[in-house]
Amino acid sequence: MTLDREQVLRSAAALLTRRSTATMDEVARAAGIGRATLHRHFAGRDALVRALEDLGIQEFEAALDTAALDEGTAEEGLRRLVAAVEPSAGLLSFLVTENQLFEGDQVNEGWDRLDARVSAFFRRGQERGEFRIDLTPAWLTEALYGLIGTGAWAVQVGRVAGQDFQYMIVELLLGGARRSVEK
Amino acid sequence: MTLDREQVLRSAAALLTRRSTATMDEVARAAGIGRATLHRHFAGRDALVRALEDLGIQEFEAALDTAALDEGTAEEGLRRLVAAVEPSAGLLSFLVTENQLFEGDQVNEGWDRLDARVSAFFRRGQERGEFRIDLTPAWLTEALYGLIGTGAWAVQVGRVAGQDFQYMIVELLLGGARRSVEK
DNA sequence: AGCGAATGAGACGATTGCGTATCACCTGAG
DNA sequence: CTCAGGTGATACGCAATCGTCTCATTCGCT
Repeated sequence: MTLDREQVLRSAAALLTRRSTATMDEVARAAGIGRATLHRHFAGRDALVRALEDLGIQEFEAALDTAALDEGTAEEGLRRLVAAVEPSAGLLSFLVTENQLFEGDQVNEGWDRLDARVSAFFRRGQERGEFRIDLTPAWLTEALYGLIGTGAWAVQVGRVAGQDFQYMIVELLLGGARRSVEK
Repeated sequence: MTLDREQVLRSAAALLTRRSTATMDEVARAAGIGRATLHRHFAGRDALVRALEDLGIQEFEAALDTAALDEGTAEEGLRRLVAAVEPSAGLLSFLVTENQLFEGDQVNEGWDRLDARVSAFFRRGQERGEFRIDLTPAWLTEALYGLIGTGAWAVQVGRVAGQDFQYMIVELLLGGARRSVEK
């Protein structure tokens, strides 16, 4: 009965997303294993969160690769990115709100890499005339993260249908709520 | 030296926004009072969080009143709302992420009231032809909350200038990132 | 100045969760 | 079948934090 490390991380992410103060015991139970086994694979709570962080970074990076942001229009790239990141949305929203990760001096450099890639994408979109230039790439990047997290939350509590996740995020981020004169 | 209850709540909100696991002692120190005094005014951690919740709801409700959402265009109303809510943005972002508040059966009915008012505002905007109808009022409401929280965070960590807070949020929420043909 | 209320500092027990160790059980490979 | 490794259950000590209490001090009001 080899332990499925990734599945443990997934269930931990799902639980911690809902209640970030969950006990190690609860995390173990949620994964269907004993607390002792959980401790054998993750030295402690910190190590568990770090492993989740690594997983989240890795998945987001993979989503960026999958999205091939530079192919076609920026809009198409963004749609592909949101689609690719949807399975990881819950995990990412947990990590973003786990600001404990960002107060130590040992910040995972992966976030900087991701920020740089996303920010550069928005900047290129601006240079190509597809995106407004009065909204900074840094803000668009943060807003994308925020909307992904909000979307994951809204779906989880049932305020938005799961199948609308991508559409709601991309349409709001790209077009906004205002009704255009022509569309 | 009568205790300034509201100031205590403000500093608590500021601290807890940055680190939601802060100790009661840290909360007290941040407010410049002793832990004993903090306990005299708030029976415990729960009571403190509940007081913060009440304060946040009250302030948001006041912001909704101030904004006079029904006067002028929906866009003007939204701008006034974001402006009015800016001072409370940190507190609100803390409360929104404190999902511990929403798992008990004793959910503060204030949130429903607020959701209803904001949601109704977006719905009226749709009916008047100002807002798109393919984005549900519930989603626009959640997105507004999310962007306010993201904006507060971005300003706090220095990724967005404080003076751009309102502009970034309203412009993104209304117009989106896409560059219009005419603008 | 005097007095009552409020505060700060510290101590205390209780609770909680963590990390480790132990032991019995199960499973799969040889 | 045998055995080594992994697992679950349980127990134990430890540290952190909470909530309460006490007591001396300070503040504000008269």
